Amino acid sequence: MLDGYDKHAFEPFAVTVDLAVFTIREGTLHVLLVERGQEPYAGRWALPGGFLRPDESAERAARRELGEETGLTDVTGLHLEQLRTYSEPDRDPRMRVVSVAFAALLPDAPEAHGGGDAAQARWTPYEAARDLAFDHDRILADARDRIGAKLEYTGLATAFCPPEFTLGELQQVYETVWGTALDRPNFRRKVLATPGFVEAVPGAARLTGGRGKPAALYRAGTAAALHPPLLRPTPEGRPA
Amino acid sequence: MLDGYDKHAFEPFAVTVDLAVFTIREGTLHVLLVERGQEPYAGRWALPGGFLRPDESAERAARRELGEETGLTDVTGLHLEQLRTYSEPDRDPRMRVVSVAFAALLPDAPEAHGGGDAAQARWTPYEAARDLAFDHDRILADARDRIGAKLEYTGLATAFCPPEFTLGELQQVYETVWGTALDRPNFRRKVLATPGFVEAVPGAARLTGGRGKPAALYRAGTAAALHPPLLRPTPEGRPA
DNA sequence: CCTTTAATAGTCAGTACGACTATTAAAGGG
DNA sequence: CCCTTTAATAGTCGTACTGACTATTAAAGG
Repeated sequence: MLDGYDKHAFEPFAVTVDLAVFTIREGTLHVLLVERGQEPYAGRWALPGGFLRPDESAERAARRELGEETGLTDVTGLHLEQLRTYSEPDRDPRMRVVSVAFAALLPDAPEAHGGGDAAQARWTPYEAARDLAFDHDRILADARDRIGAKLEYTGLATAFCPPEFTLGELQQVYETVWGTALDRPNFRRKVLATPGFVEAVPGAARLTGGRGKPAALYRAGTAAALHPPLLRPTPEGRPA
Repeated sequence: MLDGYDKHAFEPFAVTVDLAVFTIREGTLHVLLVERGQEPYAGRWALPGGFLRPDESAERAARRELGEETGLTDVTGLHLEQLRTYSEPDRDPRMRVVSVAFAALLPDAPEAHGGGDAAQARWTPYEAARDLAFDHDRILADARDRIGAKLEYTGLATAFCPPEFTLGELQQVYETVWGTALDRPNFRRKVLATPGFVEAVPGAARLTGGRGKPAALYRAGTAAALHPPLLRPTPEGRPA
């Protein structure tokens, strides 16, 4: 890998992290955006992020920046995963910047405020998050695609839920991210038939938020992958 | 993202690409390794890779390095995808290096030779590829996991096959990567029932390599995702 | 020409899934 | 207080899919 670093000149790069942080609010997918304080793209909205420091990994930098720019320091329950790295030479007008992008999911949505380099931070409905700075439109779209796909074959959906949740809340997550309605009894059957997806909270612990029959509570299971997966309804006239 | 680059000092990083290049030879998964010519880890085997140049993306750098270090210039049919970026501060003993790792698949296995910074290059059985330089053991393991998982829900397996292939060859890919035997009639049925996975070569084009009944030829289909997916047999006593 | 090898065809029972209907347990309004 | 509304949970039914097999076909090789 590093062979010949004394033979060929190697160029220094600025390395940043960018975060696509999702949560579900009022049944809608929301993304955390910050308003840029400086050029370029001053006044435009962008994904939170910032420069990597010499002593930290990209993962650590991502958590730090999230706290600094948005005040979200209580990131217990934060699911953070690398999306991919964006390295097109012209993606930043000033200089060569390589950015490691992350996708993150939060259960509830604590209010965010600006800080650090960000003029302000705000939860924005996904559909309204357009015309972002740099290539952030692309990063955001990639992140959303990835989340949607991972809901099918991992237990990732529980990362949108509080530690204890009802199957109705879990179904809401799927419906919101996929943008489709799901049959409730069938959803329930599949989730419970998938070992390691959720586990019932032992005590007759039931709790209601609102109207109907109180729902049983579940916790996230331990399974990394879902077998069988919870496939998205076939969009068009797919096979079946 | 880049807010405040004039407020906070930002550190320059060396950025490299590392490649886990897989092929199937004699029914075994092989990885392309290069022998390091210099310290650190001189004489040790490593994944091919090298420094990013100021005018190229990580993807371009990956293709270039593959050619330089291994002589694999005819990379038609090369499937290349980003794996993830490794950025632990101590992953290189000399300096701070952030590496964008790629997984690549090749149909046949043209012989590789050293070149550029690599003393030599060699196709190595995956099982024998241990004790690599830097954190390349980890990268290699991550790449293999990813490939195995993607075989389930994408048509990625065709990237290991020549442009036209038999279903037997395709099945070999699955069996090799997953390390499990599959029932031939059932495999056939599932592949053909999955729209967009493969398409029959129209002419009564059949061709034989060896003994038995000649097999029909297929080409890779256009589907990005497999619906339904081709799930791996459940390892232990999984549900079903 | 007969054996071996591999591809392809077909069968059958168990299971998963989508589309529904039915029941239960709470909240809320009159 | 009762009756309506709402949501959770239970159960049904027919189709599609899957895994485990058996059978047939078409070549190569001695």
